[in-house]
Amino acid sequence: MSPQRAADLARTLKALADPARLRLLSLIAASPTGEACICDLTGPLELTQPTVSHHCKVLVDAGFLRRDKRGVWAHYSLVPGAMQAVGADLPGVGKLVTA
Amino acid sequence: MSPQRAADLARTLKALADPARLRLLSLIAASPTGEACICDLTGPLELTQPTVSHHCKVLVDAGFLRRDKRGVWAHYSLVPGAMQAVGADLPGVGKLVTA
DNA sequence: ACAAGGCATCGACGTCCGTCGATAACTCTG
DNA sequence: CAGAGTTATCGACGGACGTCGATGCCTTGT
Repeated sequence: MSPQRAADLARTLKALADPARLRLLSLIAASPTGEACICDLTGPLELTQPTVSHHCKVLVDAGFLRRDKRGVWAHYSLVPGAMQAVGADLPGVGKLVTA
Repeated sequence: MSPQRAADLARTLKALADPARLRLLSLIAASPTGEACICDLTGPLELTQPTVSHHCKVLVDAGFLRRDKRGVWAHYSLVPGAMQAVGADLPGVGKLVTA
């Protein structure tokens, strides 16, 4: 595995390696509409609005969330297959796919 | 996803979310014998011996590496299926397996 | 035009993490 | 037993990260 690819994968994993962000993704996934806005998440996560907004930005930058601003509200939804892609890449580190 | 499970998964992912540790796993996996000792890794990683030892300890504690001390040398080998297990768990966050 | 409310950004603080040099512990060799 | 070599641990330093309060932006409704 090249240092470049290791750095990229590490940055992606670092975006997921936080309890608040994992719960955030889970909450959005569990939503009936498949999306949620910031004000829907501050309660369950027990975090302030700036903190939740920050976490959402991290996940958007990492390619796990999609932001759709409609009027005043910002609707966040999962990027389909993003997490599956990471999960599929992980075993490659331990196998002889060291290209 | 329960806060407890989120915290556990986050701790596991945090162990992987580092370029040096990903390369370390890859180097061990690419070894012909399937194992490597500290002195084999300091060169390719361009890190000092204490740092490599520290990273190995983190990966052992997280369940990704196995340590086998034979005489003076400490042989590290991958725990079979450990990374595959994490990869299989990741999509569960984005699906309605919110149990 | 003004007020209200949701969100993003900013600055700051405390904590955790990666890295290193120095040192100790342990094992084999002579 | 003394010496050399490998690894683990310790202490310290710099940087990154999660969190918050305060503030500004922007849209909606009156």
